[in-house]
Amino acid sequence: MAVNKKGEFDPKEIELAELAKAISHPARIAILKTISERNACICGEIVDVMPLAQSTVSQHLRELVNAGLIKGTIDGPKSCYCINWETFKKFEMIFGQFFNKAKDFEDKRNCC
Amino acid sequence: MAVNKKGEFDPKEIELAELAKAISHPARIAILKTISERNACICGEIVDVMPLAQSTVSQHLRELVNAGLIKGTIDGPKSCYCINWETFKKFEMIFGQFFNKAKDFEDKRNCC
DNA sequence: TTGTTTAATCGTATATTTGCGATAAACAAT
DNA sequence: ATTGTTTATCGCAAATATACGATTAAACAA
Repeated sequence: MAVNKKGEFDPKEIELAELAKAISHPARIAILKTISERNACICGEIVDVMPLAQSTVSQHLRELVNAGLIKGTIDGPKSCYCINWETFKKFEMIFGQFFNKAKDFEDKRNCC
Repeated sequence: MAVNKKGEFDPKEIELAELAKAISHPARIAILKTISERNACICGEIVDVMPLAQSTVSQHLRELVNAGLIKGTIDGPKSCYCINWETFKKFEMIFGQFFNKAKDFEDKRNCC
């Protein structure tokens, strides 16, 4: 694209879009699933389960941290990650604000 | 990237990732919001509200159609779009399957 | 110290997305 | 028939994302 127009939109829309983007890759969903099933796990465990190189997994983990979907703590030479449920709640809330409210009008004048 | 590894993951994870990707851009969220507020609207109305060129809006609309989040019908020279609530329900369901169940373990052994 | 393990980061190649103008296609109105 | 309106698609440029190997840094053990 010539220029990035993302900044032209409403902050709430941008926030929702960024959360959605964080879970818009199957690798990141698999990572979130792995962490949530074990309720916490170190980076190495995730790498073992994933069909990706260590550096790639690390990159995906950083994106999830940046989006606020997971938290990480350094534990010796290892890194431990767990789900940040606060952000998941926020995601569901914003998602609902945008779409569930309008769902009430579901059976009104629809053209298609 | 050298190769695309997305196919290596679970079909459910891929499906969820694709739905998330469809709403991972503020323009597409703004489009969805506009359509859901009016409960249906023609392409031109969306273009007027959006800070993007007509061709770009059309492209975003196509992506939303491909993801199944909206439906479109041709009405003379105009095109009418409305929300496909079925897909939104499916989205919430799959999302819940992945993450809400695990939320029960929220207060168990967390390392961070 | 030296070596080992673990994970983040850097550099790079390639794929995908985003955005626009130009064009085409379908129809309405004159 | 010609003109105008509306929207989809094509072709291109630029920005981002994805993936990997190599390197680095940090913690710890021998």
